[in-house]
Amino acid sequence: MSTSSRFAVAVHVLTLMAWADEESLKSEQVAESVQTNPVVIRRMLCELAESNLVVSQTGATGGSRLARDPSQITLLDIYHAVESPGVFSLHRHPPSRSCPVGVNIGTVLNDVLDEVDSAVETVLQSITVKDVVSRLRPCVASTNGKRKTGARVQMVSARN
Amino acid sequence: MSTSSRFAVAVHVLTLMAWADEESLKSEQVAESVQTNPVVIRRMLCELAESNLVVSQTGATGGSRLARDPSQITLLDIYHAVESPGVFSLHRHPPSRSCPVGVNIGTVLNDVLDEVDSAVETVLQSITVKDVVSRLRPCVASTNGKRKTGARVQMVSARN
DNA sequence: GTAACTGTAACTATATTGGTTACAGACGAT
DNA sequence: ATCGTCTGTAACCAATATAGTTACAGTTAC
Repeated sequence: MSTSSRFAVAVHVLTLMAWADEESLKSEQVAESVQTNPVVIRRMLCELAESNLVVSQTGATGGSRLARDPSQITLLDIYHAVESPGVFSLHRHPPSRSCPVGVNIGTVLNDVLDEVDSAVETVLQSITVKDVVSRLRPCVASTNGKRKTGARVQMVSARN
Repeated sequence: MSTSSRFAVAVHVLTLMAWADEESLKSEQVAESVQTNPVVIRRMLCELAESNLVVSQTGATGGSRLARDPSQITLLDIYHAVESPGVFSLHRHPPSRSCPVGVNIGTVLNDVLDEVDSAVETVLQSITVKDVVSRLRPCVASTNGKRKTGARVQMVSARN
């Protein structure tokens, strides 16, 4: 549904920074991990900085790091920072005002969509960047194991 | 986030048909209520028919009606019929295979996104087209009341 | 002062959605 | 049987959103 991978990339970026601990990362390093252009990353970092999730420093030896502890950043914070609000949209153009359903469907739909949004936000609020790092660690361990035996680990974007 | 109003329109369409009871509706009537082009509606009706939510008949006196009772059609059915699956997408291009975070973030993200999708589906499964009609009825009553006093009811697409 | 960064503008490419015209095929009415 | 009225569907255009790219001004450590 969502044609955007902004949320996924933003979680990736903040996870990298949590992984790097206190060390600040350059946009080029992040871009290398995400496999995209450094400008794309810097644009996103600006949005994350506006939401006070990261702090960046200009100049030589500059870069970005988390603005606070990974345990204090939820996926909901990230979602709000980089995605436009609402899982679904209403009609582009308002429906007919001379049809009893058309006039009122928006009210009912808004209630429904609010329920959906609340459900999503509850899930995202319950997961922190620290949690993501914790979930990541065993994967990394097993990846390393497989590497030793020569197996290839390829990420498949099953959702796209 | 979602740049698509397909879900909202589909709910609108099926609600109209539930409202019309057994009477079958022509794509032009539906388009009038949704305020769009009949072809847009017919395209959507084809998708809804493929998911066995509506049945259509060609020829003169043709049209479409619900395939089963409104109480037996959930918003989840509609969601599956007209939207691509998954609230969020993963990265467009797979991340770096030489970065421990990049290699494994997809696995962790998939788990998270599955949790999100499950939450959305739980909400949508709990609401039927019949429920939407029930929620709509008091609105229609109050709209009629306001109409009598000359007040204007205008639908505002606050989410767009 | 210089080299190495970030912040940001400007442009392009690509994909999705929605809107429109056009027309073949189905089917009831006469 | 044919005629009018529908659906199903292809083909095309417009609008929008995202991502990728180049370029450059401003900042900072050395």
